[in-house]
Amino acid sequence: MAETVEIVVTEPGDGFGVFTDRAIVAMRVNGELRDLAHRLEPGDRVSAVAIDSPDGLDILRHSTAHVLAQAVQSLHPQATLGIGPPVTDGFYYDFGVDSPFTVDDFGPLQKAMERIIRQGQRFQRRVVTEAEARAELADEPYKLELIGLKGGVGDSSDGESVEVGGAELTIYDNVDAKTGEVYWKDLCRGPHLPSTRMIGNGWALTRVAAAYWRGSEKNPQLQRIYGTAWASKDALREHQSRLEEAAKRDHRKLGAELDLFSFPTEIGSGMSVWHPRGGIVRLEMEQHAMRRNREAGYSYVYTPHITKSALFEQSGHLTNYADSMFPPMTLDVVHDEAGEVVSPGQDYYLKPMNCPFHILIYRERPRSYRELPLRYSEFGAVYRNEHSGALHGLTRVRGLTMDDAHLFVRPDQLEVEVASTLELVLSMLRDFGLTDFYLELSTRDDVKDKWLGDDEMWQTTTEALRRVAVASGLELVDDPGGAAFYGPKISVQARDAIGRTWQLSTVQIDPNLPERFDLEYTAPDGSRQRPIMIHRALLGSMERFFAILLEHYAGAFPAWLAPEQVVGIPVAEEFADYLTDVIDQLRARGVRAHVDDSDDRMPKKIRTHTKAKVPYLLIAGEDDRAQGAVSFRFRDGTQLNGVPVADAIERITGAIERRSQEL
RNA sequence: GCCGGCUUGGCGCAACUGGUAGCGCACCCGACUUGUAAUCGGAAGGUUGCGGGUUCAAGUCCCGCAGCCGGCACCA
Repeated sequence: MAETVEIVVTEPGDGFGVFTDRAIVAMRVNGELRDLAHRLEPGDRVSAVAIDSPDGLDILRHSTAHVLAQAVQSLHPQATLGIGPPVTDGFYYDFGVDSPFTVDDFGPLQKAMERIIRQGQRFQRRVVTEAEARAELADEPYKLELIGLKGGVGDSSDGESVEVGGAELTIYDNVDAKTGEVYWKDLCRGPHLPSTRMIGNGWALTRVAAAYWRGSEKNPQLQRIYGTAWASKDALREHQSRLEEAAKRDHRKLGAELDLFSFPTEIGSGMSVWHPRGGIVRLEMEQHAMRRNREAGYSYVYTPHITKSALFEQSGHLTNYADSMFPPMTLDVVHDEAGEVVSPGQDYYLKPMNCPFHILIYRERPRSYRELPLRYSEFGAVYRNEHSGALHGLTRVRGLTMDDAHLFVRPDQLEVEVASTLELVLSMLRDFGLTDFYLELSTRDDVKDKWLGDDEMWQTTTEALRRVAVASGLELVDDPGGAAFYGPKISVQARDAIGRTWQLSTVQIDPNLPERFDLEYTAPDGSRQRPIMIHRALLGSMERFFAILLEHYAGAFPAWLAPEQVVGIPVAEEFADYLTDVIDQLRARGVRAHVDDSDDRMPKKIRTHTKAKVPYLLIAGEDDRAQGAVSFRFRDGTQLNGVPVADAIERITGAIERRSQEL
């Protein structure tokens, strides 16, 4: 938009003088976002911020949050203010209130907001001293706390900075455009729209929730109201239909509709069972991953689901993650006749990670430098006692199967090995139909005490990862402070069919576990050296990856993954035998196919199997039989009629082999 | 784990301010079956998530628990 055009100011004035277009709601002055009312001096370089630009939408959403807060305090005078920043697609505002809001409060609140918006109140910026701010906001304990924090908070991605992030403390007054009467005020950095009227009607309140004050569970919970706001009613509608589209793809809904998996309450929260139709998809996925891994030089290993506590003590998991491990079961306790404990027995834990087991395989005998790199892979079932509120369909569960691998490498092999691992990962994700990626490099930050290992290790491994990431040619996003405590990692983020991003594979450097387990190999000079480990979760967990694919495809898997690949539908009973012969030929080629010989009539059968998202319906009637052909009907309703049987079989098996959606 | 909401046959839903559960689809049975998203008829199926309580009477009101949903916190 026009935002990029920079104008040099020649006369004193303000943004209203420079920008007359009503769609311009703010401006950048010498790089800083400002209200249009900001005083401009000759020499200032200014550019326009349109309401539908990313900056403009943030401002619109932030201003809408203010209107919400004003409405809340008009209806609930005792409510105190937390923070109210813009977020992706909308905004929220946190309130301290005695009783939580419910959606029933939305009606009155939205009415009050509409009144404020129609009234056309001006947002008026005012610089205040800390003492003035404290006096004016004496009844706002959370705001006072933020004033106290000012200076300590510099991170602009932090919601708090919306209130006090600027160089000076500012209060925005909402004033009557004609009389100047002040209706409401809020501690805020701004900028804001010139007038509440510009919020228009492209907004809605969406949900209520509790949120810990300043993001810590040690703090009280405030009541958060979420809303969405757009530059126009049409943009709002588009946003709402995107949400509806996402809801239709929800893997929990599709999982039940397509009979793929379920979560019987008898088993417990976060534990999935896989029905035959889901099981076959998962089996295809696992077999493909296994084949690719073996071609890339991975070995497959198998390890148990439980272990004595000592293993996780040595690995450090019990000290770091005991809270999210299932509690131990104590075995082999021995009592004497008097009931006294003679032997305390052993604690066994369900495993939350596979790495220590793979390490034990490595350590089973002395290793030569010639053996490295060693690549151990396993579909390892692990159990994590996730908080009940964290559980979510297949994407956050308590029992999961990791497509896990651990590589033991010499330091001189590290970079090459990371590069080939990344290559394998991306290639395999493409096999599954994901094609739009970017990388994230998680590194250590300056926080002391959090990180293990010396600076040199961090520097060399981080640099190696960065070189590999850059060489991939993919977009690279830095994630400072996101590393595990023992080493940096690269993660692959994938965008799905409707533009959502998911963190998938991770490649993580770990010098720590080899240290803890005293792993060694014998170098060419006969000395004992320590290998480095690379943790590589290819698809993450099979459960989560399955869920992501299910949503990506909206249930319409490509033929190689589809639970049922072909269903034969005779036009009438008479043609069932002819079709059965065709379907039998497909089955002989390994295609999952059957003839629907039920009593339903043909259109009903088409409806049934189209809803089940079967990729290929083969239809045969008199015309087809007469010419030794079949007719295709695809999921989108298109047809391909009169295809000779041999052709049809080749095209179907070919599409399956190519892992293609296209025939 | 925290806050709020929800929970009615397999699935999707209905039952006014409390008056003793109804519909569609699916399942089962019967008939029907000629070209691309629902043939017709019939039968069966629920002590309304679980446990307490209030009431002459509870799917509806109250309490506890469980599960799910939306957030927050957490996510090796």
